[in-house]
Amino acid sequence: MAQKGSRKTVAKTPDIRTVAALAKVSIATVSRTINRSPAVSERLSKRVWQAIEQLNYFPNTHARTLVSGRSRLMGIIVENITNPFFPELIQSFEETAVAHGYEILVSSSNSDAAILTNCVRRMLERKVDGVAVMTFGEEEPVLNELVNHDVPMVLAEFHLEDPKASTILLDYTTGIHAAINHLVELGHRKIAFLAGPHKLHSAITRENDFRKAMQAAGLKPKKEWIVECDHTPKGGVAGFEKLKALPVRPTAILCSNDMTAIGVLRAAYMGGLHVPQDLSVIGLDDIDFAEFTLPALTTIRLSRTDLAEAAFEALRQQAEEPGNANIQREFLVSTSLVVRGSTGAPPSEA
Amino acid sequence: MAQKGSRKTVAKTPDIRTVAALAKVSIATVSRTINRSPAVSERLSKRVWQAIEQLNYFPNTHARTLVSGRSRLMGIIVENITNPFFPELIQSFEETAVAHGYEILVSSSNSDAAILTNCVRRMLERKVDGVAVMTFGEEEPVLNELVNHDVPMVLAEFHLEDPKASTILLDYTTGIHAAINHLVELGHRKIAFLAGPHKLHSAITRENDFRKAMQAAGLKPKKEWIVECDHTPKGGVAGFEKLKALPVRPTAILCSNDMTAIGVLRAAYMGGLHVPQDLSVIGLDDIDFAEFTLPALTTIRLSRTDLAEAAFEALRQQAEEPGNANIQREFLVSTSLVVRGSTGAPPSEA
DNA sequence: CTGCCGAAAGAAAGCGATTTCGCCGCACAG
DNA sequence: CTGTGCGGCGAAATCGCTTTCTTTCGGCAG
Repeated sequence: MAQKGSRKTVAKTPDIRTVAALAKVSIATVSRTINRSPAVSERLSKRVWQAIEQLNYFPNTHARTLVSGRSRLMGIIVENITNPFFPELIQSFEETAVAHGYEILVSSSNSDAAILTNCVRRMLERKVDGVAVMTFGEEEPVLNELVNHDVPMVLAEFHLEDPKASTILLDYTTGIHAAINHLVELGHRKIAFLAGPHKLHSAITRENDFRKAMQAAGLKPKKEWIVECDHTPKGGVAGFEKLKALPVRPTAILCSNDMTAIGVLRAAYMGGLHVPQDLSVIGLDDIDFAEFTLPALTTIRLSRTDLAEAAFEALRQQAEEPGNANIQREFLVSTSLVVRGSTGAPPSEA
Repeated sequence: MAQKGSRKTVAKTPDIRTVAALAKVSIATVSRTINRSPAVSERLSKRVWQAIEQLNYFPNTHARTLVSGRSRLMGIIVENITNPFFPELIQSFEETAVAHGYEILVSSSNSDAAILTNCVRRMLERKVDGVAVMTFGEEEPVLNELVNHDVPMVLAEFHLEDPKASTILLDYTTGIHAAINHLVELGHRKIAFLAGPHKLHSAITRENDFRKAMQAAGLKPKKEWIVECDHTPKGGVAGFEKLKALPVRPTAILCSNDMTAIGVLRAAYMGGLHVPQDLSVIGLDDIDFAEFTLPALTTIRLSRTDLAEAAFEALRQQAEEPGNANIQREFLVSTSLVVRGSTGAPPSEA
């Protein structure tokens, strides 16, 4: 109201037009310069870059996306962002994305189908170039919308029959076999498994691999030594209590993830059991924290970096080389055992 | 190549035009309907919504942003995403944002100015409506670019002289006083403080509050009992070692954050000290993990939810009510003591 | 000297929405 | 019966880019 002229004097962010005017070329040339098209002569290109620097100009991503159809945004949906495994995964995914000139959109589904549906919808609205679905869960029906919109996807441990979907297989076998062998070598025979919730693919796969590894070691776990938990410390506590109530107790517990193992560590401590003297505990994931539990956790490492890079690469290929029929559609991420302080020889038979 | 006609038969995502055609109205009416403008009659509105449902249409955010100038994107920059405090903060921030129809862009600066500059630039390119700077660090110079582009900002514990910047003050005083009183009541006199890196505002504030609280309790901490660490478990270990080497050792340690406290717990365990019998430890943040350390950590709670909600609200006000002069520019988030198992009476003088 | 070709640069047509402006028709007053 | 006002709707401009289509111009063969 007061100052009529003020609007004109505001230094609004520079336009592609502003650059063109300053460099005395057309906006087409500016666009070509920015996109490093070879069709622009060195002479003009230099002038344009100079103008860009001078104005501190950067292109408007939304305008770009609108016309080109590509947003340079990648979505990543994780199961539960408060499990440290996932922030570490996101961190790596972001670094890789940024290195390739992409931005990421993060969502946490909390294993809730309604929330997941909402995430998917929002990602579609933002026109992501691809989505990494790192939920390990029973999400297929919801993902149909992504399939319908032809959005590249990459799933962990799940194969989707769609030309735009890639799969990352996690080779738990190696790590779990190593873990069981480690325990057997220490003298353990009575080994329990705290499984993850059966609605997660990862939980099922891990449990099956446990069974196979036991069999390979010539051991047959009692049915009641395999108990389903929920991948949280609380779940670990609950699982431990169940095992403790059994007439014959295991001397070692392999957990479906580190959070569960942390719960077991806590429950054992409360119950007066010493780890590893009275009980050996092994986790899975090797989150950063595993090094700082008491005692430090022996665990099966699953590299977040490898997983994130594989996921991003799968999406990038699908997004940038849509014509290419030789795209890599399957990726493998391996696991390995990290021995720390939570495993030791079983207590002598008393 | 094979099927020429295939392109035409592909069901591309519906347009606002598609909707308009189906509902037999103009695209202007469709737009008004979507934006709930009162200028459209009930009769038409109903027809339009029906068409929208039928086509499963949703508007293109980029086109919207381009013309309206508002992206409904909020940026959040955190210090270090692998410190569990931050994922929990991001989680709350996202929930609040989504509830208000916004999306979030996450970046982790890792306390590196170059990375931070890059984050800021990327957020600018994506035309965020605001940025929550939750780095607690010495970032002022870099933020100038945001100021220059008139982007609303909210900073934690730092006051920026800019009409678009809001501040969230953290009232550590209450929590830290309670912690010191708690220790004093248990009988402690020799209380140490493991400070955070001095480049962080939060670390300085916390340290000052510690000094004040000690003074208020009639205690004077020795200079060598205040040692600077780096807010990680490793830092906690290092800090503990320094205190242990002292001729007169403290009987209680207050840590600048929970990660540090976790390091202390580990170092004490390795050094054969029992917590809380031989040493009391208090953290700050109350990350989810604090409940599962051995022993469970007594700590000063700083609510991530409160912080996130305040941050979002600050940004929302700035973004949505630019004319309003009565915008709330300062927010206060409080702290409180949570007593668990890591504090107890000091060992009797030996 | 004329004509043709190709490279380099500009003009202009969208991308999919929002929003201003103006038109139409109806109700109401004169 | 005609003039006025206003609510509801559509036409068209616009946001900042990419990309196709044209135009221009220099060089070289005929």
